[in-house]
Amino acid sequence: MKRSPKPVKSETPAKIDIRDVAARAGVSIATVSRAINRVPTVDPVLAERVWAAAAELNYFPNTQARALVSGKSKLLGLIVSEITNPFFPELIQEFERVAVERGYEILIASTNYDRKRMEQCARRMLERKVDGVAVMTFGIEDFLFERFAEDQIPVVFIDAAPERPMSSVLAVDYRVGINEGVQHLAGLAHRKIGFITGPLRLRSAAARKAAFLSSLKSAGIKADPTWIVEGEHTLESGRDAMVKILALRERPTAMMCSNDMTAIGVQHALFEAKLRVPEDFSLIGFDDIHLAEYTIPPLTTVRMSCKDLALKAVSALVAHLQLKNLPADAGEMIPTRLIVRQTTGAPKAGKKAKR
Amino acid sequence: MKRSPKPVKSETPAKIDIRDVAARAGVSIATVSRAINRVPTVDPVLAERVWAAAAELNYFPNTQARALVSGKSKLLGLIVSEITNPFFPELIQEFERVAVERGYEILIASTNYDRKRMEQCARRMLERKVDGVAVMTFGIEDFLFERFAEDQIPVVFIDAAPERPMSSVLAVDYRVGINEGVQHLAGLAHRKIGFITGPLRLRSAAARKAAFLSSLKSAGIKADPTWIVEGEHTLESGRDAMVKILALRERPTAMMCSNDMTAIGVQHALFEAKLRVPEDFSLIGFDDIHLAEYTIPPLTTVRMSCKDLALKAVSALVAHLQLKNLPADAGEMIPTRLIVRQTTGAPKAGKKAKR
DNA sequence: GCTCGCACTGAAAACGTTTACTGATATTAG
DNA sequence: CTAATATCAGTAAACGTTTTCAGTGCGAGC
Repeated sequence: MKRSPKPVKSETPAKIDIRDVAARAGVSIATVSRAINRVPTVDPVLAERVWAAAAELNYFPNTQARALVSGKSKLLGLIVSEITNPFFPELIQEFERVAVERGYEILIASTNYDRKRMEQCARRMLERKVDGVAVMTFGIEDFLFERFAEDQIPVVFIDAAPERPMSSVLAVDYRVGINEGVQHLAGLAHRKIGFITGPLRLRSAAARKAAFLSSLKSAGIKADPTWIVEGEHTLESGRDAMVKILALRERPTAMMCSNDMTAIGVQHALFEAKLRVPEDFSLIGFDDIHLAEYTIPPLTTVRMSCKDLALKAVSALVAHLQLKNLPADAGEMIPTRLIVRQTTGAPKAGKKAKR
Repeated sequence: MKRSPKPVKSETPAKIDIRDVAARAGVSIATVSRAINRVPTVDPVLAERVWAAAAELNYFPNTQARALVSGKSKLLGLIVSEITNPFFPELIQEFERVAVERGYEILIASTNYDRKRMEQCARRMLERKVDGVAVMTFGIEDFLFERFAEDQIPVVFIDAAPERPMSSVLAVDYRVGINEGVQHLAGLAHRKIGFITGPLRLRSAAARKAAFLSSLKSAGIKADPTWIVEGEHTLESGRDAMVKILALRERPTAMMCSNDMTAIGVQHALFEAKLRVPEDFSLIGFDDIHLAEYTIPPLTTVRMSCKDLALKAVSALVAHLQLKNLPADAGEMIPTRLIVRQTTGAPKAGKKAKR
């Protein structure tokens, strides 16, 4: 039953494992394991020998074997909507940075707004045995949910709490940022303000729209439903929505968008229609992706800090992992705020009078 | 020594494993394994029972255990420079799509142009035991290289062959696209053309610069070294490089850039300097990211198809995995070509005369 | 009717770690 | 000087699969 020290001197180069290191350092594999994991009880002299041996052999522990026995994969899953929307790479980058800092690696999956893909993503997380998952897209299927709960895998929803909330939820306070946007526009004397939403099955998109509507109301401005159109958070959908709006008999003088990509699409439509921004038309985005500073002209937008989001998400996950059975909700709100750049100005309509 | 059918009825919800499924289906775990993996020799009746049991229990196989014994992780690594540069998400998305199609999942890592991070990335790939790696950034450290080779892990270099080439290399033919760009500019009567490179330790960036230089020469245009500055493939570096160039006593009338993000940075600098594009200045990017169509005005750029890149990379990897000991190099070239949009036009200098 | 082969299932080894436990040695207290 | 204890190394079990191998039962051929 005893395993031979090494299966056999096969001709294939033979991957290096813990037993090779043990042999070279002249200790048992248990000691190698402890030394590698920096368990303090191991004799410094032996530890040194082990490290040296490991270095000489270019040894890397097999995380699969490690995960299998320890029950911890040291992997954090991150499910996002769409990786080609620049907001997400920014989030991912920060998420990874923080995760690595805390000793975790990340596994990325994107749903592309597709229900089927969402299932696959969740399944993948389960199969790869992530220690925790952050979700920033629409809700997870119910049955998968149960499975996450059964396996005691913490899930944090960034800005997209599902029907039946379980682990923690990172709520974003759209109200203040979007309200600032509306106020800013109102202060510039805009009365005709439109909005391009994101895909409304996204909870976050619906919430942004709601925030817009309520801000409008509190500014005493009447919402015109023909100026509110559903987009998909993409360049195309922003442009298309805007050409539709520009074709209307009565046009708005300003638009707000559910995200920056949409706004850039709108900017493009405006450019094609030979409308100048902000002289002829005002525009406000949402997210404040890095690119927003570089559009022409630079985009006025509502900032939602992805650094905050990432940091809080990882922290919540790690907290759950370390202290089992935390309260389900941190309850904190991620703030948003308006960043004024150059796509907003007073409408010409003021000069031109009503008609 | 015999493992009890189930460790003990513990109070924690107990993750579901293959033994649970076996018990419920009334078969052995071997049969479950075979049924799940659709081995044809298993009795259809039993297979059906197993599938039903698995579904009822929401069973997912543990990929770690599976990988450990089978020696195949079904993971493909992808190491890129920087995830926040939109070119890479586009590549990643396509890479993932194709990989999933072929039965693989992907593990993403980004180096952020940092040598240390590069090492970490490679280490991570080794630790997680990917079956193959695609690399699109600068060269891998030598010692890691050896390790990949030792473990017989195929590596494909996208557009960034290292000093000591090993597995396959996907070469990009910069020549034709960049040459088309220069010709286009020359045809518009530009004689003063600058270039903003990427970080030159990136082989691909160096190659693009070389292609530019040789295209210039074959167009009979003298290169002015003060108009060639090293950037970092980022918005900032593009803008900064351009303001530097605009401060020169003698300015070029057109610029080409090593990637689109740089070009967008340049566009911004031009905007701030109140120079109109293309009336006052012409501009050509590289990559043809999706966004390029949406800049204002839309960016003329050299297209390098990330779909091609992704497809070829995955194919090469999978081929290596299936047919051991393939020739080291597919030898194919990824083509590039100019996409003319609206950032290029005739220079005013022609009208204004020499001075 | 017996043997042979075929088709299929189940038992158990193996994958590369971690970790509980055992045991050896050194150290200290009495 | 002996006994108790602390310190740390090693042995072996365990993690959840896949896969080899042995075995069972059945049909067919003689």
